[in-house]
Amino acid sequence: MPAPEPTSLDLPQDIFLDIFDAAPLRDLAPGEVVISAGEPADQVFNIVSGVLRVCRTGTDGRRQVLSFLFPGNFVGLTATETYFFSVEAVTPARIACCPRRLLDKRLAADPAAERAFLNMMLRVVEDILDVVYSLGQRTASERLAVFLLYLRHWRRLTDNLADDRDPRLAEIDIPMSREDIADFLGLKKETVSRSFKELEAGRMIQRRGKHQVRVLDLASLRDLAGIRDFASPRRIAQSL
Amino acid sequence: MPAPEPTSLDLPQDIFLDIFDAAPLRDLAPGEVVISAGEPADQVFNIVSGVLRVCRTGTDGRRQVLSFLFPGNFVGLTATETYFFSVEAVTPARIACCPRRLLDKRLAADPAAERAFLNMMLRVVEDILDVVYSLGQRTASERLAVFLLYLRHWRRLTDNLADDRDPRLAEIDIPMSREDIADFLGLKKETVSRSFKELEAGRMIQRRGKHQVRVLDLASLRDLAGIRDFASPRRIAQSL
DNA sequence: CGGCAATTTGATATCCATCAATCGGTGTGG
DNA sequence: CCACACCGATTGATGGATATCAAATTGCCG
Repeated sequence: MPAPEPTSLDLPQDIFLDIFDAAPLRDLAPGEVVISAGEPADQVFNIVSGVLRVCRTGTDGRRQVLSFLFPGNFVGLTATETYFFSVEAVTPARIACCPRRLLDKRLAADPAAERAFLNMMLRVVEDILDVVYSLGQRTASERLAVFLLYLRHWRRLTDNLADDRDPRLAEIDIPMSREDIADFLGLKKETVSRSFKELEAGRMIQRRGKHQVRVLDLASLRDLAGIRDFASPRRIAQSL
Repeated sequence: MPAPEPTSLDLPQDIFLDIFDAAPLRDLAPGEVVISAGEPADQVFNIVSGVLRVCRTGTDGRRQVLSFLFPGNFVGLTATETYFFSVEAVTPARIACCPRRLLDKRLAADPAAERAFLNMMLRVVEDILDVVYSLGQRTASERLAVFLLYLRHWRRLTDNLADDRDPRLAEIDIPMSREDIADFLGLKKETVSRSFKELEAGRMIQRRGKHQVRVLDLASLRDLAGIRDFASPRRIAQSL
């Protein structure tokens, strides 16, 4: 069977992001807070570099990481007057900040931009529904497999690696802590550790320090993750 | 695609729904399939009456109910060319069917309609993120408490009961099977049964047959559900 | 009234959480 | 340069919540 052509990784044109072209930048240290839940939702952000996390923390302290944010990602628009989530830097990061009403004006003035924004929202919904399926139906190590492929996917996008078999993609960087991963996957940090061990025992990955793994058997990893059951591969073919 | 909020109680109308004014109706028997995953996504739907479920089923048979759909809800738009979920009737139901390009034209022609649609998408995202928090952080009986309040909320909207303390709201109808509930909450049907028993033992509810419960202690139920940690109450104050 | 399917209930198994050391890297100061 | 301390990660032992397997029971529909 012939190898697939390296697919070009053109991101969908999120043209509304041009509101950030002249926006002020802000540099963040790890752990620094960008958005606190409950604040007035009057700003929107675009990630320039680094990794952030979006969290919801219950009154009893339970925390769910709703999403990690990577370069190019947009965050901040809500249907309500206030944010209902927090956003914090995981790594040193740089973000562009823009008043919400500038986005409103941009979308109101340009149907194409509004259409692009709507399209992004549809993609966001599909991605979250993948997360819902994982949390509801998958086991601990299946969730971790999905997560590793998700990191690999973002590495591929940010480094713009067209070829899925690019050797650089064998190394997956894991910028966040085990606890961040646990709170994203609905697990505890000890379970995340044990799941890493399990994937290593199954010779799918090899741990290289705390913040990197080498993928030994991508096919098995994809199989365990059940990547065929995902919505995203329809959009981002071969990318997971 | 999951439940938007039709807004009988307060919020601005989802004006784009007028595309369904002249749309053909379709009556559904319980279990009847409206959308099959993988089909071309060329139609959109509006629920007129009854309850439907949105599912994703893995290749190994695991099923996640992504959302239930109630009267006024919209479903069918995707970022991809094909649906990545299935939609089936839970109860006898009636839906309005509209070609997707009609929605596209409506949104393209009227910025106000597009704005309304975008707003619905934002509400959808917030609702799904509530589900993510539940699946990731809550216990079985907490999830069930959330679910019962969610059904109560929909009863309130569809029957247009302005007063949160309306005595009719003491009875919650449960149109779907225990298995549907289980697949929505990321549990098994036996666990759902046991969680019902637990809420009953805690004198929060009283089971009245398989498809109805009486709420005995709304405050405790809300407390168990941790309703303060939700995004939705900000939009639909006091409604949960 | 009878039969079937859904639900409930019961007994046991599994997976993940919890609690408790230990390990290992990183940075600091002697 | 090395000893030490610290913090996140790993590993180990145990417990608890939910899944699984297996009856009873309910209630619904003919």
